[in-house]
Amino acid sequence: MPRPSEPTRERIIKAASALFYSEGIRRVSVDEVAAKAGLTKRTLYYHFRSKDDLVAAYLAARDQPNLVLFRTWFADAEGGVPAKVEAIFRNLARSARHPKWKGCGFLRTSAELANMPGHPAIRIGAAHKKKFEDWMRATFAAEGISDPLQLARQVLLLLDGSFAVVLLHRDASYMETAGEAVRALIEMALAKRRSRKRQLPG
Amino acid sequence: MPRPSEPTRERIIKAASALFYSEGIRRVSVDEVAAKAGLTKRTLYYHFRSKDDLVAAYLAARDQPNLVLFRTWFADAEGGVPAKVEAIFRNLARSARHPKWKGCGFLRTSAELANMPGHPAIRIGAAHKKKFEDWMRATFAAEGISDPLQLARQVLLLLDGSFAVVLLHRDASYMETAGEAVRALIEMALAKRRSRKRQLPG
DNA sequence: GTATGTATACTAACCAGTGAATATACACAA
DNA sequence: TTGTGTATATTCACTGGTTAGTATACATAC
Repeated sequence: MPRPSEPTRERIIKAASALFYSEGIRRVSVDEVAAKAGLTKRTLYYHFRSKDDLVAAYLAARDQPNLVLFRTWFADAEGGVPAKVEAIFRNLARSARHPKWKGCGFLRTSAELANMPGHPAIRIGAAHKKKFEDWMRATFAAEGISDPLQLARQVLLLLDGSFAVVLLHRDASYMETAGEAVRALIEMALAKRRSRKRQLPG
Repeated sequence: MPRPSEPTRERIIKAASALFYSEGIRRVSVDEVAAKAGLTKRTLYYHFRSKDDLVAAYLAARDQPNLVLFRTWFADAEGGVPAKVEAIFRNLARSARHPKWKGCGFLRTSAELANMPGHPAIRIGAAHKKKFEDWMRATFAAEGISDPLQLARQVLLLLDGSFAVVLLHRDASYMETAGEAVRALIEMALAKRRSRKRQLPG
């Protein structure tokens, strides 16, 4: 029954997402994913070459939605860039207080597959984080900050640090603490920019 | 042969450490650990109740040595507290450039066992990070910084963020970037302290 | 009547944990 | 000095369950 082929594949990815994120990659069997998707393992293997393929698809499906969420939180926040970036961390803290929250799927996968550096899933995770970094870099560059890449990387470091620490301690307040560090660093960079501008003629 | 019992147990933990850190918890079987330790699985189960027990012992054995290493890097660095804390990150970057480096064993275990929040290994990891945080807090308190706990947590966030990001991108320079953020945050806190002091009489 | 898609049933390997037996060291009695 | 019991330490062989991936056949749509 050649149903457009999209629904089935999407259904598998959705089931895989829920299980892989909640339980971890190695703990979830392909049979479990198939069962959750309401079909047999053999059908799953018709749509995906291997489990590694499925893992990569799971992360690829999370790439854009995650970034869109961050952009929305940023756009909807009031205030300047420091407050808007800090708002990302406050919203993240709210998410992290949900009982089903289990950290960042990209980072957890990279930790689980640390012994396979070239794994497709790790490359997808790395690309995802680079997109976030580049968005921040462009945002800071537009503000005239002198080293926007360095500042963007520091935001990323505090973001991923939040994921790791909150997952370990199950204490979402660390995310607000990270948000305050981020705001301080951005405000410092903005102040440097202003003082430099003041020294220019005119 | 009741050899003091210490060497065998230590040998098992050493073998487990090497394998769990390098390959991950779930990927390594108890048989592999026993083989690496030069004994049978049944002997291993004489010294440890379960694999979970062994995992906990693996992390417990890493607790003090890791902290001692950080303290040594801090103590051996020249300059004030900002430079000394930054030195931890520079030394960490050097370690991370070693090909066998695979991130932070505590964080990777917490990521792998994220679906078992009460697991002994996770509690050991959380306690380890708390010890680091408390050391930093005490250090900052001795410098008269007004909110030493907040600053200590921000250092921890940048430390663990470094582990996560460098593991994903395999680019140790992020650790130096984190070190610069840490130095800036500490210097800012010290400056606030000084300016407050200056306002005091005398 | 051929592409696409799905299911049943299977393989071959792996894995955490156990039952039963054995070997060694050492304390203590003869 | 020699015999013996006991706690410690180790091995072999096994179980019951799980897992990624496949061979083969069948169904549906166009």
